Amino acid sequence: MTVQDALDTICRGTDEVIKLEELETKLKSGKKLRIKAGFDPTAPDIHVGHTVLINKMKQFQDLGHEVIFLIGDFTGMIGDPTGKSVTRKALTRDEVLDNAKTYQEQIFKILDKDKTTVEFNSNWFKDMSAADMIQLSAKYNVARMLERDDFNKRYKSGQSIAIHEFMYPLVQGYDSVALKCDVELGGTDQKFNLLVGRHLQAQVGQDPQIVITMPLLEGLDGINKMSKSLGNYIGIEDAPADMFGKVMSISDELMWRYFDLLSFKSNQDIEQYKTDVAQGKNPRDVKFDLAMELIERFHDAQAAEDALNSFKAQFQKGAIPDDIEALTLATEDGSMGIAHILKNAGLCSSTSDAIRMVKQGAVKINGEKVADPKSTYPAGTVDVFQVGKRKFAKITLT
RNA sequence: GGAGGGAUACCCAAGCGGCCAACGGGGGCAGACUGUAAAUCUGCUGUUUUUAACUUCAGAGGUUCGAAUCCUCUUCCCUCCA
Repeated sequence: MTVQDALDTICRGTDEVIKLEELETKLKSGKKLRIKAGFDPTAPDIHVGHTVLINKMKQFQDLGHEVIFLIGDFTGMIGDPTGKSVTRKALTRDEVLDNAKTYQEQIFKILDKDKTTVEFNSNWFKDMSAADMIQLSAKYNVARMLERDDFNKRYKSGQSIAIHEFMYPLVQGYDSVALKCDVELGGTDQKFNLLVGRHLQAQVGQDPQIVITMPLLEGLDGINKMSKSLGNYIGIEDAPADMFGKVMSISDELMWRYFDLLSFKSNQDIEQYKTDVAQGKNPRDVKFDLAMELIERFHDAQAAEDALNSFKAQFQKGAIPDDIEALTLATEDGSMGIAHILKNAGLCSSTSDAIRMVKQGAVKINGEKVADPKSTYPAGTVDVFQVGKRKFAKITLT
């Protein structure tokens, strides 16, 4: 692979590379580069949006460089200044280690465990003296610190900025010094902090790191950032069928974005897909491949195959899926109305909702549409109840 | 400390004594068309024993035959003055 190929791979999907020329020089040197990405030990439950960064690490790893997964257990105690969440619950040592462990289990679905270095920044900060810390803070000044966008806004609008918040970028920057990083990866929101690392490294005579920022991935709606609270995410622990469905539900436009940021297919392969679609290939089939790739990564090839087949059966042929939840409901007087069945089975949120669904023609029993919201079913009934295209339950009445 | 404005369903936002379970928009859900895409059209979007009843409009009281709408107090937010 040529240096140019490596550059193309590295730059794919990035928001910014500072500076590209320096990166090229480093790559040309043939040296094994040290790549760092830092993670907060607070949120071990990750979705594919979080993996954008990890994917970039993986690409570096595949190019033969050394990847350092840095757990910010010390920084976590400071809390990244956001202005809003002033107080963050301090984690105990055990919680941090616990979260770190979960984190690793998840990231090693992407990264090669044997080629990944895991570090904790408390390693070099726990023994630092107050004097050392003040020395560190002497290496940066307030005017530059206030250039950071959120500090700037808060300062101008008269909102409080605590002194310790200034320490966060310095501490994070010092990690790069301690690790002698060649490259640091982060989200676009981390740009300032990453640049502080460059500055500090230059101060101590190190070759400043290349800063690569990755965009935040859009969620399934294609508009908002992927986040758990908005419910527009693909969790890496999602069941294969869910992952498949979620990928299929994204728009064609968004699909290319997901390819750039989530797929490990080569740039050439992706170009080929685009050409094929331009020439009339159904984008749906390209989306199939994306869904399969993700399921293979987070589950396995067999699961991906199964998910594809059951998707085709369920949505293209209208078949009832095989692995639906089975449950038993007890009737009070030998029979139960449709609305209660749906509510009790959790297929609808309330009986009112259930009645509405029936009226709208969304309810089916064994594939047959139910028209009457008052219809009742006797004990002994064993049928597959369905609401909409996606919700199923095999219900036994007793 | 003083003056004023505001708090309505998931979000924005109308309503300012009865026609209000509450206009409109967004989002969401469902149906049609499809490729679980986009666009478009339609319906729904408090609960229940569902042609009707019940509980909602920051909270607590009050006025009234009747209150989201008027009055009092409380809590929270915003603007201006000190």
